[in-house]
Amino acid sequence: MPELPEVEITRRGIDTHLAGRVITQISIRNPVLRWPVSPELIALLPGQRINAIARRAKYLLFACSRGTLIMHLGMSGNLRVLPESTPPQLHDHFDLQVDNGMMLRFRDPRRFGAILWWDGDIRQHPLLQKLGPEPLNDDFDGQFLYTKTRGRNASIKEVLMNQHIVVGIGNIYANEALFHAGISPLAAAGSLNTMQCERLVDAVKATLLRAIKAGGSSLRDFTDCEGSPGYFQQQYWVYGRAGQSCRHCGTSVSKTRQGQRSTFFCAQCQH
DNA sequence: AATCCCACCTGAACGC
DNA sequence: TGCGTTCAGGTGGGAT
Repeated sequence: MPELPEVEITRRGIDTHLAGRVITQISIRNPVLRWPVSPELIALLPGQRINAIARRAKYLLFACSRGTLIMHLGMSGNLRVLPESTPPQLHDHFDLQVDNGMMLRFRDPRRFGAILWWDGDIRQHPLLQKLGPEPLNDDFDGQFLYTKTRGRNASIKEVLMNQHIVVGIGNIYANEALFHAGISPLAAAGSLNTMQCERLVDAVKATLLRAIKAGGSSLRDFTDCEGSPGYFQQQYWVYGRAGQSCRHCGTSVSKTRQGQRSTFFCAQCQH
């Protein structure tokens, strides 16, 4: 579920329920996530107000009275706002109750996610300080990508997914954006010219914005106990479509592997 | 500094 | 029915 659009949709969904609320109780059922969830949160968080919920890259940042609660959804995490009486199910590892009878519930079968506390300047956090720009911000433009890719032999797809260069783009949207830009995922990043960088940046922004819009429109009530981690529906052009015909030219969509991730592309439309 | 590749973990889909 | 294999939306960290 979670690349930038899904994290942003999650942020918006929970923000209405949680922003301005005071934390009343914390439950940690399984602290073994990517890093151990500190048991100190149980004493530390109650009484603190959630002033705002922000997003940086794929991290959700709960700005609290005395610091920031950082959450990452990993590969399989999701967050829902539920009545505090809702019984936990398998893989419901963490609850954060607030003062309106609701709670934020963190579910993550694979436990690649993270829940961390940071009481300093959030920009100085080790996980955040080296991140690249937000892809939807103006500082991520063709010139930026052109400069960053000079001398790089790594493929453009791997560079797009490198969070130290630009954040938020995962495997699905890297594949999709490269298709829309007509650029081969296998191309060396340093081989792209200025115009290709411009096109790719435009494609990244358009793809992410479209996904947010689609996710937003299909997203239901976050308080719904039924809410499975699949509200987000999207028509993919290449992702997951190996062997099927390209929606643009009809050529069979190719599949290969780059850096242990599946890559999908149309060899006819992308060069 | 860039690149490669492993590790972490569960569950679903598939082949035999 | 069961068992083994492969794959899945991420990313830090160690080795080269």
